[in-house]
Amino acid sequence: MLKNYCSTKNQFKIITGGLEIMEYNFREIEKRWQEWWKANKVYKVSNDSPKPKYYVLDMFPYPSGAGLHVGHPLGYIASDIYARFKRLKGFNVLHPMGYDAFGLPAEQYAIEHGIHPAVSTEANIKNFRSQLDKIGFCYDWDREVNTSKPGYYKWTQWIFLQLFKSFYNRQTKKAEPINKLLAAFEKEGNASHPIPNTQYPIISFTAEEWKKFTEATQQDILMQYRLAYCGYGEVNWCEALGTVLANDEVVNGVSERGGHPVVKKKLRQWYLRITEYADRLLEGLEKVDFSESMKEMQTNWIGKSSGAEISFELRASSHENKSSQLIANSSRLIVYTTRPDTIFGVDFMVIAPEHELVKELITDEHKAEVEKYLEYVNSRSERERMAEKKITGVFTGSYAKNPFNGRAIPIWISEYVLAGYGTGAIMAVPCGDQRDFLFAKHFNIPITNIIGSHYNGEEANPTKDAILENSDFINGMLMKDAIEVVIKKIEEKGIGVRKVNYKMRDAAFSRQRYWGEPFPIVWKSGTPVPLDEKELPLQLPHMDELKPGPDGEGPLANLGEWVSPPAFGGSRREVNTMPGYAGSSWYFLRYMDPDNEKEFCSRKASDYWGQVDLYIGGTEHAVGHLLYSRMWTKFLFDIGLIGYDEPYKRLVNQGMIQGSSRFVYRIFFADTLSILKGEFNSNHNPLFVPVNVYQKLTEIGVSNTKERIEYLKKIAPNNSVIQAATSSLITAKLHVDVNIVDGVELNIEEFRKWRNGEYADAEFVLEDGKYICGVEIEKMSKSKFNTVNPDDLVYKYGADTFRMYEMFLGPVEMSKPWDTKGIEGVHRFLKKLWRLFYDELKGKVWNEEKATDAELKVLHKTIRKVEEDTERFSFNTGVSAFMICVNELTDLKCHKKEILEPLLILLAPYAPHIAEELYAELRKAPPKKGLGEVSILDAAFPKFEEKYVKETSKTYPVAINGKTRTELSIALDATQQQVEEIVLKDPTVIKWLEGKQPKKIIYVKNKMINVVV
RNA sequence: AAGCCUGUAGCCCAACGGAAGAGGCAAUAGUCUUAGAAACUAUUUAGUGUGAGUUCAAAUCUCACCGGGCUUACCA
Repeated sequence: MLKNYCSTKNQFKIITGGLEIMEYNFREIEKRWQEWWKANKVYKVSNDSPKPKYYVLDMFPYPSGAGLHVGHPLGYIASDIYARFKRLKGFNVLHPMGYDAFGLPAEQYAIEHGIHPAVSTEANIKNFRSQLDKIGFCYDWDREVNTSKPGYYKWTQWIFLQLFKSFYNRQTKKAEPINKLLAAFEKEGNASHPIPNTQYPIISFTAEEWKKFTEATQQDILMQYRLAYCGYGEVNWCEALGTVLANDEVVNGVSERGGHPVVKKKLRQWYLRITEYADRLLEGLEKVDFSESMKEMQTNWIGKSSGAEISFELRASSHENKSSQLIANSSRLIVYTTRPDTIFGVDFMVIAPEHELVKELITDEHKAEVEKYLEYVNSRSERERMAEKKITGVFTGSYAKNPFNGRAIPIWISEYVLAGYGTGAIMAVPCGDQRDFLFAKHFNIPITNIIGSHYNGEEANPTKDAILENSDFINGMLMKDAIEVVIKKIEEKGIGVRKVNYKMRDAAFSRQRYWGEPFPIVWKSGTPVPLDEKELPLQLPHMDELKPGPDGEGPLANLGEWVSPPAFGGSRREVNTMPGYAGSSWYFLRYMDPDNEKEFCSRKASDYWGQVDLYIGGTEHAVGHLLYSRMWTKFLFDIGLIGYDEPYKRLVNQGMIQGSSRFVYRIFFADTLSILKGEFNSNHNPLFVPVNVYQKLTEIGVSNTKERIEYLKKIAPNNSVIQAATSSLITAKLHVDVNIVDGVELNIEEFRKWRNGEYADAEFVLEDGKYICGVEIEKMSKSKFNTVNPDDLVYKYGADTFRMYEMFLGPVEMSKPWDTKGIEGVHRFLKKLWRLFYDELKGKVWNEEKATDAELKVLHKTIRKVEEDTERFSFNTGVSAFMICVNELTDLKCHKKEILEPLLILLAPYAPHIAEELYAELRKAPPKKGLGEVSILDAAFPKFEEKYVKETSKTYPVAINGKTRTELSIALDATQQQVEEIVLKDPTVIKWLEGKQPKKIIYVKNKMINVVV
């Protein structure tokens, strides 16, 4: 006996004898088809196909313990629809899914829950997978990747080694083997390959010098060139997480994950020399189809600027003749500026507190003051510096000499100049730069005006369009033009060079953590030696306890045996692990050839699948993941392992689904102090007022306690607690679980049970017997009790309804709030569709009659609309096109297979289960009997035919001077002249013309007619 | 503070130079039901945030302002 599957009660009629279910029983249908798809491996994709290829990729998830909420699958559904659509259109579609399982959050989660990351990750993946499966995605799970599996990270380690063994040849603008560099050094020193690290003590060397260097020095120099290198640097150190973080993992001076404080610290770290790729990462943006905002974010992150580095002589006094001795002959102050044209407006210099010349520049009389200032700066965390912007600084006592007019320029120290950017020193031009201006005003430094009336003395003006004044040899020149002139002059005089600068830093590539790829590196007397590639993967050893190692090292340092086995003779393994973005930088390639044990991905596979045609994911990866994976792709291209240097041809960012939070408003009759102290002991049950009462109370104002209480007494005459109230009143706004609110009406019974009965004794002030909650749109989050679980919705309405409703909410790229209420409408649509095939009482109603013109017109209108909308990612309007179609077919009482079958194929990408079911029924081949060849997945997408929708005439709106006055039915192929004749004969038009001659008659075919008088 | 996106019936959204409404939710009425729910049928609702401009014609293009979102925030 069949049970009632549907939550909406007695729905099913059972035809006795055939045991045929006449109502839309989505739960049974979806389960059956999902099993059938799985058993028949219908989503398995071959690398060998005569069809054209298409690659649709989702950003693979980090499997968090919290599970999915309705916001997560949005992008997956969109890509799934598109992948299915492309398959119907005859493409061999690669649409895989996997897990970004390594990384800090996984480890943090594991530690907090006392479970080993391998175990918790495994469990989270399992949960994740079961949630995904319910939605009916067409992933080829045989290609699943998991970044934490040795079979996968073997190749992450392998690519790292290739990076380690390569350098960026600036002449050929691509990565090349480090051996080539070595050969060049032996032949000609580093004349053709300047050291990328300009801070390095050795700048240039000849072949002879190179040969005389010790092995260690040679290795150290090579390290300055490697694309994956180890060096000391200022890193973002997060004490709470016990690790360094990449720049994009630090937000506002705290860690992106967890919000822990981050400080700058000098540590030995691995880096990726991504800065060498800065220009190509910028240029590549022109060849890809990303949104403008995405390109802009990446461009800003790379932060390319051009200008000059100018070197200034230093003096310990402002007087040219007297004590004009150079501070130290070799020391010069080098500043970076994008505006060399303002060189005569430089009124002071500012260097960062961390600048290496600070000690040299302090004169005796300023020593005490400077030291006090440095101490103050040190006491301030990164966070404080960012949060409160105070103008602070101190004069060093020293001066720089303007190379053009010899003017002595005082050198200051201030924290507004960052050590990490440019040279850590600036030339300050207060008339042109607002920060410099404020600094000058604050410390009473006289301001030189070089831009005449463009400067008003009130604020700086950063214009480039002023005519220069007080500027020696560039007087009278337009600023824009002077930039080039000054750079040339500087280079001529040998006091500076043209310079391009980037905000982007080399990417910190090591983490003092356990849950990541171990580095295939062994340290032998201070030199890192790569493991033989045959030894890969270097497996991550098991650890029971994940405590940080000594000296800020990661947990692996605690494993003595592993770090330095006896056979190593004192050498130690690298104990850092790679960051989360290592594995995700190349995963799109592994899907193409997931089981390859000899290569990360065969050239044959990567040539066949090529670039990802469509990549879908959130904006949050704009600068992290996307830049790193673009760099890795360029690198793999450079060394000839793949045939393209951009991974993603087209990128679509799905918008965020926001939560719609619900609030209840509690009131207390007590004073704030006693509540804060915890002394308050309610002598009555928790009391709640509805949203408009709360709003009214807010309107009255917190201070008007008397009025507020009087108001309450008036609206709740029967509430004894309120009537007895005398003391002060406090209101509290509390999030309430959206799942126990129907629209805005609180389900009081559920509320009393909520949170283990915390509000079991709650009392309410009701309006018409209802408690109305407040509503606010916020980020969807567990802590706000506004998350909605897809599992519940799939259970209640089915996967097809859920998929379509997610799409129906609005454009994929837009952020929008979730509102479960509307899902009923989509569900009704599917039921209505079902009724085109089956009648509740009569059973099968579809037939094989010949379709009428009107029916064919409805079908072909829909084909055109759905095809267009799907192609341009307008899924919301696509869903609505289906609704219109079904409404119209219902009105026409059309139950014809000739119409319904193509309609099902159109619908299959959106609602695959119901489409399969009905398609199988039309084909008389129920899947229960295992007739796999009738699957709708490989049906041919219906062909739109113009002839069915073609009209011969149209009723045109006729406007006089833009205002519609009448309508005229005119043949579609009418010429301008014919139209003019018809229009001018029309009585309404004649009336409105009032005898005047029309100036012009505008006739837009198939649109409208406008008569201009 | 800047850049990008966005603002259409009570709500979510269509229309993207050519008659503002396709669709859904909600609301109201009816059919069916012992009743409720569900289902079905029908009906109602805006002149496009504000102000200017371009055009024969503007929700659509331009500019300014106001509100919402996202991103980056001392980058010399």
